Amino acid sequence: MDSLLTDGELALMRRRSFFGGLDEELMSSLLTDAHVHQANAGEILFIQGDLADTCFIILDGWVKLYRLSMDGGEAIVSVYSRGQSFAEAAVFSMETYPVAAEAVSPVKLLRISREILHQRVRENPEFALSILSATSIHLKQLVKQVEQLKTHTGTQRVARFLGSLCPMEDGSCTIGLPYDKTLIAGCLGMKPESLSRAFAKLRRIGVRVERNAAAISNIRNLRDYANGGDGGMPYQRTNVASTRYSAH
Amino acid sequence: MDSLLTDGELALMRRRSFFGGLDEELMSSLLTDAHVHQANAGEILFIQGDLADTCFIILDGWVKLYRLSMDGGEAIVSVYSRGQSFAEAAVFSMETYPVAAEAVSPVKLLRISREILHQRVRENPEFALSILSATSIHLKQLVKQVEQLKTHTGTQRVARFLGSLCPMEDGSCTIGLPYDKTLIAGCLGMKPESLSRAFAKLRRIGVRVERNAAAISNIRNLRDYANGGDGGMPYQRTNVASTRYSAH
DNA sequence: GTTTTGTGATGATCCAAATCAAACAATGCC
DNA sequence: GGCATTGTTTGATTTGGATCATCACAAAAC
Repeated sequence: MDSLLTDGELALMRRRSFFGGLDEELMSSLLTDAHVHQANAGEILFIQGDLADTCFIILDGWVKLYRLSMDGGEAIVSVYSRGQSFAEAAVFSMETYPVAAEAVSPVKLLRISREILHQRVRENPEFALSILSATSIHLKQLVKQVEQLKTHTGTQRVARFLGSLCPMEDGSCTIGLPYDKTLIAGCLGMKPESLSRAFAKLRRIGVRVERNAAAISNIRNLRDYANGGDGGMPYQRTNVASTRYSAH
Repeated sequence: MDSLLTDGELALMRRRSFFGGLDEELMSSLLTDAHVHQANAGEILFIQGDLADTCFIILDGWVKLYRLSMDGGEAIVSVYSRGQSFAEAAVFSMETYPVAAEAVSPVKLLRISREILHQRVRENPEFALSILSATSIHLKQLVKQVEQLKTHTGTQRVARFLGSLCPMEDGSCTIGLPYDKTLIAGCLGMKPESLSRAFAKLRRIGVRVERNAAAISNIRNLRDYANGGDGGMPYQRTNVASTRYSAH
C-alpha cells in the first residue's frame, strides 16, 4: 500500500495533517489499512448527515466542505488541499458528518476508516494527541473565520485572503489564485459579483487581478487594509505574532 | 476537593462537558487536581495570546469567548454556561489561547491544568476520546455559526436563537432571555440597534419581547422563518444531482 | 422624592452587499 | 471555424444593517 504513495506525498502529510509527529511504526500501520481513492471534479465524497465512518487526507487536488441550509443555500465552510486531513473530528465523536464534502478538482485521497482510527487511539495515546492537534487547528481556523465575518467587510476579507497567499512579509509579489473566483467568493461569504467589485476596490491600494493571477504592489498596504484600513492600533500585547500558521 | 462540588454540579458536568462517560476513578482523580475559582462579572479569565495552560468547566454563571481584531473590534465567538467546558482544545494543541474569555455574570469555575490533562490522556486513551468528543461539539457549533452568518439575515438568526430556547417542538411558549440584549446581539453578529429592529420585525409572526422575556405564539412559524421564510424545501438529499463526472 | 445612569427603542441617513440583468471573455465541443 | 457553456465583469436598483442621534424608561443613587 505504501508503494502507492510517493515520498513527497508522505512528507506533505507529515507537515500538514495529523501524521505529523507520528512514529514510523504507527504511520505505516495506518497506511497499510488506508485506501487510496481518486475522484473527479464535482464528485461528492459525502453529504451532511451521512454516517461519519471515514476520515480523509488529501494527496492531491482540492476539496470543499460546505453546509446546505434548509432553504437550499450553500455555505462553504472551508477548502482543503494537498497534505491536509479533514473529517477527523466527525469520525471520532459525531455519529454523522456535520458538513458535505465535494471535490472541486480531480483529487487523490487517502481514506482511513473509523474503526482503524479508534483502534489506534486506544493502543496509542500519543496518537490521540495528534488527532486533537489537527482538530484544534481546524477549530482555530473557524474561530478566525467567525471573527472575519462578524467584524470585517467583504473587501477586507478579500484583502486578507490575498495577503495570506503572499509568502513574504513585505514588498511586492504576484500570486496565483488557488481556485476559481466563484469558489473564492463562497469561502469569503460573498457573491461572485461582490468579489469582482472588491477586487476593483483593491486596485486603489495596488492590487491587480488578471485571469488567475494577482499582482500586489505592496503587501504591507494590503494587510493594513485588511486589518481596518488606516491607523488602527494593532491592539496592545503584540501577541498577534500568530505567524505560525499553515498556508493553504 | 470534591466537597466543594454539589451532586447537582457533578451531574451537570457529566451531561454537558467532557466529564460525560468518564469512570469514577478518572473523574475523582481529575477533581482532586482541579481548582475552584470564583470570578465577578466583567472579570477577564484570559486573553487571546496568553499561554494556554488551563482548561475550564463552568459550575455556575456565564462566560463569553471573543476575539479582538487588530482594529479593536470585538467578535463574540460563543457564550457558555453551567456544566460546559471551554478551552480544552487550546490546552491540548496550541501554545496560546486563540480567543479571550470574560465572565459576563458572577461565575464559579473549575480549572484544570494543562499538565494534569496531558498526563491523564497519556494514562488513559478513553479520556482522549472524551476530550475529542467535547472538541468536536464545539467545532460543530462553529460550523453552524458560519453557516448562519453566511446564508441567513440578522432577523433570521434572531428567530433561530429564540427558537433554540424553546424546549418544545411546536405550540406557544414564553421564554426568558438568558443574558442581556447587547450580548445577544454580539453573539448573533449584529449591533444592539439591529437586534431591536429584528425583534420588531418578528412581531409580525407572533413574537413579543418585553424586558427579559419573549412570548412566542407559534414556535413552528418562528422556526420556518429562521429557515428561509416560506416554502423552502426542507433539504432533501435529492439535490445531489450536481454530480458531474466530466472526464476531460 | 429627584437625579443619575444604563439599557433598550425609534428615527434619519449612509454604506455595503445582494439582486436582477446584460455584456463579455475563455473554453471546450462539433 | 462557429457555437454552446461556463466563468467573470459591469451597471442599475433594492435591501439589510451600521451609524449617529434622540428619546423612553427602569433601576439604582443621592
